[in-house]
Amino acid sequence: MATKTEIRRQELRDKLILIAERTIAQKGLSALRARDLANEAGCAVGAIYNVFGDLTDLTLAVNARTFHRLGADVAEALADAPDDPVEQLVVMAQAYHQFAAQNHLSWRALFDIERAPGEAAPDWYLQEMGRLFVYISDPLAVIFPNRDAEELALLTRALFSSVHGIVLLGLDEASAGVSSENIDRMIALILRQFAANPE
Amino acid sequence: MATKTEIRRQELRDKLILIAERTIAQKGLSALRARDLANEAGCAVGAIYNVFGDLTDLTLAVNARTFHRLGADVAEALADAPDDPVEQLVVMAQAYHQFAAQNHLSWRALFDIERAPGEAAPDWYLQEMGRLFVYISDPLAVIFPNRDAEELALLTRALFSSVHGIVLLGLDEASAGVSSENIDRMIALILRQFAANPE
DNA sequence: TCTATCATTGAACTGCGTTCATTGAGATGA
DNA sequence: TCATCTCAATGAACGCAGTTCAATGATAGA
Repeated sequence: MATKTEIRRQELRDKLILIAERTIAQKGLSALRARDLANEAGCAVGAIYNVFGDLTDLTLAVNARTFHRLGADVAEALADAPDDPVEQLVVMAQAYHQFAAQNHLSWRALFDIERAPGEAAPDWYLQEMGRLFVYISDPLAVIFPNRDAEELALLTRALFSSVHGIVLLGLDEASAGVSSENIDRMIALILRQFAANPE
Repeated sequence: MATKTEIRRQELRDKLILIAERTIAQKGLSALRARDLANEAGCAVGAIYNVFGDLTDLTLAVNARTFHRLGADVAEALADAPDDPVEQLVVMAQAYHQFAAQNHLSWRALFDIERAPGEAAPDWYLQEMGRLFVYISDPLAVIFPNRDAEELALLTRALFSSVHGIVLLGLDEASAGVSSENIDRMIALILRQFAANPE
């Protein structure tokens, strides 16, 4: 039962996510304000807390969508990639870069979110992460056929982290950012040099 | 002139930096509070603003010290490193990791600080960064004698960013952190594999 | 239609960084 | 030494966040 109420709550939930998504994309996570949100959604500030525990919960909902779009972009790039496993890694990493560049503030919100100490990341986060890792470990297994599963898992994580670091510091304008072209060159340099002459 | 006052201001400045440094190291940047600071320093809240423009300025002063300690640690590790340039890279990267792990919250504060959009990083930041980059580019030039200066600069930045990414995600407990030993293994994997068989 | 229930509301609360009128200490000249 | 001026130090008050909760109003069942 309680259909009327439940429908309204669901609609408010969706509306808030869309507004928060737009706000974060355009002005960044730090511009997300409860009162502005309520204004735009045409509801009371308190209503937000009927639907989300707090603003962090709302941000997590936005981040889930962002992460999902990111995963889809990488998957699409992989689908169009050549057969060569090294090139697949390069294409995916550059797709990751492109997504981060074109959705900079939303992408930053994935990592800038305040997390209670000791609390684990939500399930969807680990799942999307795992999805990305599989994209990486598959070509890696072809490139390094002699490494065991544990080493491959470590390599996978290491490569993802490396590309993430290159994109993160490259897009950080404050510390003398790097041109988009040079970020792609760094990614290609690292991955090609890394995958050259496997044992 | 104004000796009495200037001395007091300098003493307060130093005292505030020490207190903020301890607070950040023990409880993180987000636990830095103006009123607590004033309490511990035995001064009024307003006094903080006679000495620092705002709390971000104070945090920058703490970060400058942290960054300097980081540079010193890496330099010390390099001094004790073997002659082999690849091993030098590994030793430095693991020193970077060790510093980040042992000074986790202080190290996070280096990057978590809120920066006004469009504002460049302060000079000391770029200088310390450049210092770290020289440590990396020197061994790289030995490993890759055929690359020109621009490529070496890109490689340097790429390697630093990669190691930074590995440490950053590895130390992030929320996303299923990695053991200290495995972080070192990832660093060694990436760097050794990267430097193997240069053209 | 009436009423008990529960969702919704927004003023109020808390806690933060920052400001500024007031206070008081220190420097200067007689 | 004392009077006076200058400017540093003070902390109550301000503005602005997120969040709460007593009062209100809508909903659903009889």
